[in-house]
Amino acid sequence: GEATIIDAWSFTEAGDKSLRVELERAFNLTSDLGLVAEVFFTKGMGAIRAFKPHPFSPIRPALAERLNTAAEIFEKLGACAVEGKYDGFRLQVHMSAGKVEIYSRKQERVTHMFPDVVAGVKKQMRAREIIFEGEALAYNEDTGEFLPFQETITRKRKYGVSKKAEEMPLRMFAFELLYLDGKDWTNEPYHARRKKLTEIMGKGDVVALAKNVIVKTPKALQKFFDECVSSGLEGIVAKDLSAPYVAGARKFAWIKLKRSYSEKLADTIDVVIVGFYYGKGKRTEFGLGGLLTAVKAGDRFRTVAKIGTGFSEAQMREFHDSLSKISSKQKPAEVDSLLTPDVWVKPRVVVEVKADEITRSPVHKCAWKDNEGLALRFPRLMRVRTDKGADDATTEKEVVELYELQKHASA
DNA sequence: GTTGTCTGCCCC
DNA sequence: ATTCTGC
DNA sequence: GCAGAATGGGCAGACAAC
Repeated sequence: GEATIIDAWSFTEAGDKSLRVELERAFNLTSDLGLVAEVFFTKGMGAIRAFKPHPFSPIRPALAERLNTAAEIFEKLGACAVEGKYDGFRLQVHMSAGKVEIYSRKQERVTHMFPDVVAGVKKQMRAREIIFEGEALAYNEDTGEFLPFQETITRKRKYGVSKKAEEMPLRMFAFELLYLDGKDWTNEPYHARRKKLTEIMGKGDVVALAKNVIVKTPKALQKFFDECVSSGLEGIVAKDLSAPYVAGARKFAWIKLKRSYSEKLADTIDVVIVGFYYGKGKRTEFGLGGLLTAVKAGDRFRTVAKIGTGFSEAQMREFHDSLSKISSKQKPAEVDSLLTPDVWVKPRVVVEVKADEITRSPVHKCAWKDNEGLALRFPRLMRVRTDKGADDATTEKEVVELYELQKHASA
């Protein structure tokens, strides 16, 4: 990928990879290999070192590492900043000379999808030139409640955007300042970036600052996390107060903690395997790439998720061997499924699965009604329940109850 | 015109 | 998105 | 630790089939 190309450029001048870090930084600040090449080969390393972001070249976003508990995060960062984690689109907003462009996490230009955000930015941000980031999501104006990601994502569209924006306005929660009026803020420490961002935020209905606090004890971190979760957020992102904004990298300067990482708050259910897929690439050699799983409804088994992650290579081999022995030429009569796995399996083997939440599904048959069922979001394998048989699996009714519980949890 | 199936430098 | 693995 | 490669649900859109 880009790394190889950048290494090659480094060799042309230095004879080794020594220039890689600085060249990479320039690339991460503009996402533009051509521009970096032009500057490097015409002006040299001096100009590369002086490189800074500029409006309308998207910066490759910084990403967060993850840990499982507030205590672990505090051990790593000590006193730190903590922000609420909102479940929507990550947007990078650029404004200059009265013009606004918006870029996605993958540096796609998505301005046309967010006319309401564009208007809000123009109205609210007290800056001539700015690059900042935040999370945009749908909210209910009357109750002030956040809408599920499934609602927010309907904004990702080409047609009927303004109608959608009227029906379902977005709110953007800003959390990072990267550039302001000619100055590169990515090298400034977090606390300075946040302070400046706070200063230039004007009043309005569209852009707001992301919930944020500075904690000095693990206990305070835990408390803020609990508050965020009970107010309907996904979790938190903790940030090193003195770290710069590291474009294009997943670093421990940012650490996320989600509701689902905790054993207590995660949705963990026991599902029955009803089929498997052969898999692609490296997984071909194990003979298994994923599982089709179901919950129990009386004497029927209704699909609720495919599982494609969480197993080791050895486990994939074991599944392939053991499941092949109970395979079925056709879909077993007691299984309800719209999906067809490569191999059907008699519903015998129970596995424990973790998920972030339960969503409405167009393809899974669990609790199917009016052309819609229920599915697991981000399903992953935890372990095989050798102690359980198909009769002991989680029931469809229990999944419905979890779904109802989760709907009211964020109220 | 309607319905079904598949895809996406896709969003998470 | 999550997770595992080779480096 | 990091980067890469497997995989998940599900949306709007594109296109084929009817």
